[in-house]
Amino acid sequence: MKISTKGRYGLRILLDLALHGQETPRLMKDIAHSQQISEKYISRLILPLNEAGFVTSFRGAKGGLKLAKPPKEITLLEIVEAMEGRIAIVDCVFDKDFCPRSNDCSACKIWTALNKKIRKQMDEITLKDLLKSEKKAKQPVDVQ
Amino acid sequence: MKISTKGRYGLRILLDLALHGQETPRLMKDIAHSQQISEKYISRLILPLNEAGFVTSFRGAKGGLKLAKPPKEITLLEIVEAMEGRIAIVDCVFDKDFCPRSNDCSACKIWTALNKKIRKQMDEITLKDLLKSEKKAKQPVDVQ
DNA sequence: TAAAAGTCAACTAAAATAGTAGTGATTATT
DNA sequence: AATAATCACTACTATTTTAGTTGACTTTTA
Repeated sequence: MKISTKGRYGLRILLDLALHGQETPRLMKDIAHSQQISEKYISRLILPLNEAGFVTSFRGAKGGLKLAKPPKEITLLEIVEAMEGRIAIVDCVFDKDFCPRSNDCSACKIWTALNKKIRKQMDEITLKDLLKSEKKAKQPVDVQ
Repeated sequence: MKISTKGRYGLRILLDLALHGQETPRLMKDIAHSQQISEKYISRLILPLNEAGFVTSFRGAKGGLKLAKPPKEITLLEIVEAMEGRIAIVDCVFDKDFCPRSNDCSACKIWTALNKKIRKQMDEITLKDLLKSEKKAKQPVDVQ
């Protein structure tokens, strides 16, 4: 029951963009430094974030990355699933052929119900929530 | 984000015991057959279930295994954690030394909150719930 | 005394995860 | 047109985790 580093990095990259990439595009290089991930690896992690429509990228000189949506429209579920694929705590949840019992298996029913709840809760947390807690930490006297 | 086979098998073994090991003790051999797991492997999986106090074992002739508690007192969380260790969707949730940022990291806060919710939901599901859905499937005209 | 579980380490195979390396494509600037 | 800046994509490798087997031995009890 672990979120992979891909999922975790995905979240941190988007958070980084939300904090620094609003006006001018943010360089992968800078994200890499600030998040302590190699530039190469970052460039691979960006791919799925791009496909999922979370970031817009600009090539060439003065290029870089920007968040493509407002943070409140990006949920934790979407981020993790973009990075790791659909969350299924056991395979029978979505692949009924995974196990011959799955049609009439009370265990599978329980796993399915639990999976649904977990995904729901992850869908209720957005990048905005992280941003809020981030701002609270950095600027305690913020007036908003 | 997967429950390992250990966790899944643990649940199935206890469910098997709840269904068949109430009067006379149930043989590991029989669990193994009915759950299609090798006898040897079963005997290793039983160990943590024993330690956690879910099963009572009787050695020698006419020995076997019985559930040590009423099903409603065994939760999904306890079972999975007995088999896989404490659930931590990312390591920083319980090990603050895992990452130097963890003290002041909004991501870690989010993961911690989510982890708490997941554990809570798993703690609200008991073996009894599985038993119910099992009985419903097998004896549709059950009067209880 | 045979039938059962307990112990416990060593080992192997397979799969998933994490990360590197190299090369290609695009674009602003000069 | 040249060039430097920048992201895009594919192939590969290393590491770790998971899953399961083997085996040798002990203990308990009807």
